[in-house]
Amino acid sequence: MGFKLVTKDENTNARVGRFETAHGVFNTPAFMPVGTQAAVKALMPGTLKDEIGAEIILSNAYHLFIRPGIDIIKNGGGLHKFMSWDKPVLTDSGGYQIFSLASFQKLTEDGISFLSHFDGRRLFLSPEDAVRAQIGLGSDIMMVLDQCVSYPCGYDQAREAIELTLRWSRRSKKEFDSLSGNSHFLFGIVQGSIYPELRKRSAEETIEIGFDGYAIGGLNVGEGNPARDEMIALLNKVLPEGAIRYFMGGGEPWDILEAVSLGIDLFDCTLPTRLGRNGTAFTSIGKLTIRNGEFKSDIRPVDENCNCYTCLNFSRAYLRHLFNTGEILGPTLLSLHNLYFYIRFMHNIRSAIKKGKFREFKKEFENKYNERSFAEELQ
RNA sequence: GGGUAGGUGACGGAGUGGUCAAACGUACCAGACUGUAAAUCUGGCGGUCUUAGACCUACGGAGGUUCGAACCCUCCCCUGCCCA
Repeated sequence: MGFKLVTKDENTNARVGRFETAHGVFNTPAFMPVGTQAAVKALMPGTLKDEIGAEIILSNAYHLFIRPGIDIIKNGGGLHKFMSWDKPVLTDSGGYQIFSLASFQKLTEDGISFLSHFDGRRLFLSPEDAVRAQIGLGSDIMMVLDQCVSYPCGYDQAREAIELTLRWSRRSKKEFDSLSGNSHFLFGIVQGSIYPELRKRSAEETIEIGFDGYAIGGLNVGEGNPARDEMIALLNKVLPEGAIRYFMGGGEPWDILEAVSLGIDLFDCTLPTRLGRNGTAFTSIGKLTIRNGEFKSDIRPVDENCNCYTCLNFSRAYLRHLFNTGEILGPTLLSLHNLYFYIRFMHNIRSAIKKGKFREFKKEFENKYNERSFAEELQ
């Protein structure tokens, strides 16, 4: 049980690993789709022509806490049963929600007090509550409750945030150890905005507490790619080589490639589903906005090199029509396509690393994908 | 044939002497979205000029009144409804 390194790339810091949980193994580098999307089910291994699928998905304890409530899921047999997903699940604690719902919340040493965005109730979540909630859900991998600061953030504020996060992390770990058997995992989260010394200190003290994996939080909030990559590079030197490294919330395909080359193993991001819902598709040559008029009578699939259910069955013109008529099937089919794109992308990354060809794979992808206008490609 | 209501930009529909190139909605054309309060949000949408802005063409048609008309008057054309 837990993480094992399988291969390390010779030219970069990329690596292939496997993480074993009570609900099976997932291979890294991995992308975790968000589990509330029905389309995820269709991405289970074996349901697609080429036998690749999501091996782990992510859920959010904060949102499930508010609706439908932890007890409903717990009493109903746990999150896996609730979602009909028998493979690994990672749950986020809600640290990011504290950050993104900031106008409604009050942060104290004890925890976070906030108004439910759903019905306006005042609710309270402590680090211990967050752990108990995730244990109640039956999550395989749980995240500590952390404080994620926005960008830009002053040094002192960032320092206070890592200190609070560290205190909360110790409490989380203590609560976890007293409640959980050995079939669950708890990951710590490194904060520190874009300050190298804070990031380093946050990482070192988090490692000292001792977690089953380490996440990098608080990035992709507006700091820009160079600063982000600098933080990732720095942390991957500090974090133990044998532990899984999770880059929270990112990102675009090329960002994932960069992060993998710096040594990241695990990703999650709302982009494939959110963009899918809003009409943008990832393809092998770039992003495509399906609502645009150029696809009005385009009978080709979204991506001619894709084997997903959407691309095997439907045309751009039909998907555009679904979006333009407000039919929910459009967002569903496009989300499914985008998730498939990410899952296949990660699969290809793992293959490339194993073959010792990751650097070439990365270069080829960037040449093909970056700055490529879709309209040009049509000519 | 008589009466009546009306003809506004792609469509629906405000406006009823100057602040109107014309509200609002839809459609259309783009853009955004990164640990999901997001099937969402933003911008554009008569024409020409590179923008501020300027000019041109516009509210069924033709005349007229007025410093000024989508808005008032006259005639004509068209449409809905009612009565014969």
